[in-house]
Amino acid sequence: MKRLMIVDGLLTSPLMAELKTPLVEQIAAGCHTKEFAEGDVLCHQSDAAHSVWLILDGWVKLTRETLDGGDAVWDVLGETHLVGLETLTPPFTYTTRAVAVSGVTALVIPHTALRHLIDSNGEFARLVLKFVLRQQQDERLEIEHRTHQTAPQRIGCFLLKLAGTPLDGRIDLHLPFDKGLLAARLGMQPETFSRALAKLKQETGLRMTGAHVQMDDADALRAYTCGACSGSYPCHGHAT
Amino acid sequence: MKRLMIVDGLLTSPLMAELKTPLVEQIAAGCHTKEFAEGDVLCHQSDAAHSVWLILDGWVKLTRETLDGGDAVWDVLGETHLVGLETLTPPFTYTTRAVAVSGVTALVIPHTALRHLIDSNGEFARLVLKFVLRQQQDERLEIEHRTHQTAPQRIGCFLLKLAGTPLDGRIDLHLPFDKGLLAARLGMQPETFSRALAKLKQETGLRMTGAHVQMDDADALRAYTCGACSGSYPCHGHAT
DNA sequence: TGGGTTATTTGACCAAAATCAAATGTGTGG
DNA sequence: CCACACATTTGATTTTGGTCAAATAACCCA
Repeated sequence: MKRLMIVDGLLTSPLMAELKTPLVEQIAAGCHTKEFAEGDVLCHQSDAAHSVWLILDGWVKLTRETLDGGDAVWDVLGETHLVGLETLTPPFTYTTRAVAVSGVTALVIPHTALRHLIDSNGEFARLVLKFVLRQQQDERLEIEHRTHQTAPQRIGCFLLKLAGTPLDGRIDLHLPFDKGLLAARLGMQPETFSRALAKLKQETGLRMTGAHVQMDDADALRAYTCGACSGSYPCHGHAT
Repeated sequence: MKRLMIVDGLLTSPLMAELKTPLVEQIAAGCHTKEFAEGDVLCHQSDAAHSVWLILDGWVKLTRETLDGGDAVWDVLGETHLVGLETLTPPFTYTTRAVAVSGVTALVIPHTALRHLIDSNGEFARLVLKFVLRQQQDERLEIEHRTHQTAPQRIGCFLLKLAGTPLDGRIDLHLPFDKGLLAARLGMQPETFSRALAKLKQETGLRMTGAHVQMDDADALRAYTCGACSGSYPCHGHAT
């Protein structure tokens, strides 16, 4: 039964969901779940990789230390996301430090298992490639956003991604981690975040009390947010 | 002989250089070189892929159209770089428009050839994966740079990358394309670029007349530029 | 060579975001 | 319930980069 739960866990990852069942079971055989408390460190920047994690619950921040002792936040990942995929290529070390920012349940996937699988199974390598290429597109779009979007727009963009694609135009959600971290994730100061949020409310009719976000017309948010995006997409794939 | 030249061309790509000789020859069999004049379009954003290009000479800009009719420049690639790798994954369309910004010689690699190779040859898929994972790290660092580096620092960072790792501390090079495009590539306005450059000169002793850049002490530039970077790297791999 | 078209620079000004400082909330452990 | 630590907001100010406009420099084509 435990084995079955692990298989189910694995399948929450879009990458793993593409694998054939026997392969998933093979990977599951080497995995175990692990709980992390807020503040626990999953891995340190530059360390040799021993695991890759699939987040089943909670949030993990990826940071790199800056010269002045601060942290640059590269990402904050939630459930269904993988931590440490970059270690599948030389030098097989973690690029960032990963720290739980809430209680976290994660599936620990042995690094060696993935390495071996990639080396021995072309189909797996192919699927990882497909997965990484897709991620790469999102990241390139994010580079563009960092320079072409204003702070309020970046916040709106984040909220749209978080909300997924609501069937009706309504959004009702809770911020999954604190505003300071979100500000860092979006590349701005907390003060700027606060003010940008005020502007976003005023411009789009979004409401927020504490961590509770409500919006009657998601399209208004999309229109405001994607106004600066480069064509084609509704940003990231925020469908209309 | 022509075949031989094409093989040599292919081998200039770090990705292709990792392949076994027969594989390179197999790819070469489907390739041909093509010349583009400045302004020629290699591919259009959203078009179904037919080719991937390896730049043998000249420079190609990758852009996406913005709503206001402008262009967001995603990258400007020179020799040894591949254009269109993103098309190896669904939806198999170009993410950007690619336009020659100088005379360009490129090796045209049929898209189908690469697709088939990935599907049929696990080792090739593995090497592409390795290649893309490495690129991904650079791009994540670039996201950080867009928010943590100032305009003069971004220019310095670009120059360091362009200079490679000079054995002595000297840099002497020519900008390979115009300043307006470089400004766009670095995510700033041409006016800002011009002023930022003036500041960079003043701060680091760099000299520039027209497109000619000279610097006696590359370390001074590194110190100034990477001052804001997140630890570990000398930025990108600007070795000391 | 001379006009016409682009680059690039410079100046004046504006807007966005960072910084510094202080006030207001919020939550937790006595 | 209070005191302390920390998160968030607000205000005042500075810095950085963007915008508009104009001058200057380069470049190209008769």
